[in-house]
Amino acid sequence: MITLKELSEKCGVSIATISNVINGKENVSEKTKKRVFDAVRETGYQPNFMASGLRSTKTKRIAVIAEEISAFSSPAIVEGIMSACEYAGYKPFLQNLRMYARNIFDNGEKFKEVVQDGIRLALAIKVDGIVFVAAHSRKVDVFPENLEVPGVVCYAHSASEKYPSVLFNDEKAASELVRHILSKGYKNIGMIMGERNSVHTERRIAGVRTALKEAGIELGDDRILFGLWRRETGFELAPEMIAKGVDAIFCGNDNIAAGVCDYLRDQRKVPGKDIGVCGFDGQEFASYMYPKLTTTKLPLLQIGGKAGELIIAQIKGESFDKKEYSVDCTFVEGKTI
Amino acid sequence: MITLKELSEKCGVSIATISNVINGKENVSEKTKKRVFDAVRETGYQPNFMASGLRSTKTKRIAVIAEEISAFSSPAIVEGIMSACEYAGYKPFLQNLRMYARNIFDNGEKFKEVVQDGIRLALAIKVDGIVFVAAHSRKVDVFPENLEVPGVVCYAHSASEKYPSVLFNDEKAASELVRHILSKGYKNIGMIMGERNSVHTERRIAGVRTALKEAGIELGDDRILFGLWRRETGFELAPEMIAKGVDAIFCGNDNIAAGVCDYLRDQRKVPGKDIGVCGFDGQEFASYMYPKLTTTKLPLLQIGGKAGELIIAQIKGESFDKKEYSVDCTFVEGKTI
DNA sequence: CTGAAAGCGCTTACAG
DNA sequence: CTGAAAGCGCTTACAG
Repeated sequence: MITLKELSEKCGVSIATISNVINGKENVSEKTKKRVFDAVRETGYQPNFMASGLRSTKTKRIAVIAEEISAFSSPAIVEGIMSACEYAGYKPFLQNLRMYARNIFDNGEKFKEVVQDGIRLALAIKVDGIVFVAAHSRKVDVFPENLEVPGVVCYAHSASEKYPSVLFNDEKAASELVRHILSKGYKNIGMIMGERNSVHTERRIAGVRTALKEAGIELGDDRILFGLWRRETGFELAPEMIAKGVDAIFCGNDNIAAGVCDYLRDQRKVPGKDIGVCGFDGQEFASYMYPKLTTTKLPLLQIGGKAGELIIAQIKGESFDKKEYSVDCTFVEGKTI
Repeated sequence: MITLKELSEKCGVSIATISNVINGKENVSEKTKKRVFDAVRETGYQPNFMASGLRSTKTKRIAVIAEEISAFSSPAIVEGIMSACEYAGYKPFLQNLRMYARNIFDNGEKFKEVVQDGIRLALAIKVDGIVFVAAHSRKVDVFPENLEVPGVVCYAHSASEKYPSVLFNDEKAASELVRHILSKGYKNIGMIMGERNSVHTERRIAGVRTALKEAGIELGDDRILFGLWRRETGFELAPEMIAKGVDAIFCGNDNIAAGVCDYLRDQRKVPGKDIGVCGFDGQEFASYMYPKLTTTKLPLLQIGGKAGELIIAQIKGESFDKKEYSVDCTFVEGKTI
């Protein structure tokens, strides 16, 4: 790689002036400018990033740290962030913490260590800001209080006041789904959810109850079953729920809904005819199910986009006005309810 | 951030020696080592990456440049690469070229420019090697002949002899599928493929023909229909194919197969009963279809893993023995054929 | 408008 | 075994 010094010899302009030209400083004659640009073009000169990074501060680079890029929600969020960054002239770099593969979600110590390493590395390549993308919602404490650049948390609640979070509105989406269910004439609703002590579980149940209450219906605790956020949970808990005499099952996510449909099929029953089923998340596969699953689509692109805007605004010195930003989901009408 | 100099003052050891200790050089007394490590721990000293990068060459960092992280194949390939890198003690950084969002797949000039930018940036943050992850197979010319670090191409054919490619074996997988189809008693096979001038199309047809020939069956050109790699293509071309009197449809990918199933359902026919259908790719949604789709699963993790091994071997000075590495797909038995 | 010089925080021979 | 010194390729006051 050719250096400033060589370029200087080539075009007979001092390295200081060349540096000024390249960095768009004022007070350089058109003539020298031209000489420099010609030489740059001719030689294909590229500034050494390490050297300039050692001296200057802002790099127009943003780090995106994803807990797990294989999580269904992550690619779209990342895409949203990157799109916003690029629009603003920032270059995003992605790190994948690979929490699933390393199996460290539930390990507090290791988790902290891995996250810290990621942040350290991001700081090492000199970024102007860091966006953290969680793989599932919960309260996360990822950024140290004295982080030297702005930080934003996506898809989880930031533990610290210093770093805002961007999430979606579980409660509202759940209410909307229930209103649709009721409008179809279903009256006797049960829920099959993922883990009990999850923010999502809690909020979605609250949303369901709100909408039911509007219609004068009370949802008893016995009408809510808990398992994992998986297809198998739907399959395994469906018989128990059906035995309660429900006519529609609100599932905690699309995977659980698919499991419920699996069970219904095994029983020679058709989802949406014999019993109503809805999911949550709006994953790609939901539209490939037969019948097509009724669900609600997470605003992943928008979450990423908002996070990108937030980080850039902060880099530019603006402050954020809310601690948590919440984006709405979109109802997806299928044939299962 | 605390610097070497401050650390030096703190523990009374010269910066040169501290540097040696931190970088694990021999010939340092245990006593000084301890003093240095204690001071490092106490102060939380972190070497300035820019400064060290400016001086040394190897960084144990690898760039992964993905054409499009939203492509269904990319996350798993990237995961495979990262896993291999981490195993070997290398830290991967991911760039997303966002070809879809920017709509530059078919734009030769812009494509080249964007790829070049990506490589430049990777070189700028000083990586020891670059892995390129294509979003779909074709011949790609991404690395310049004089790239200063090793390069590997995933999921596409590298145009240059200098950079090996890692792909999967379309032909073999297609033959395997056809042997399964024949074993189920189907005799009259038709194909609905994606774009005609695609490497995948060509190879899969070749694989189908090979297996059919083994059974003494000739596949006429009129039994192959072309469209796009999309669900709509399956839906739109299914009637034409069925009119030819086939009893099984080999689809170019899972999306097309889903479209064919959509059509059959509309006609009150059941895939796997009234007519056989198989896909290709083994996407997640295939297992959510009803009936479950028979297909073949792309070895994405393995492709990434192999690419990771290849890049690391080259960094360590070893050379590769093949220009193209091909990994086998895995047959996925469903209920549609 | 232009350039000589200091300095960013490290690593790397090299002298002792 | 330890440290003084040069130098990596830039940027940034500052003098002219």
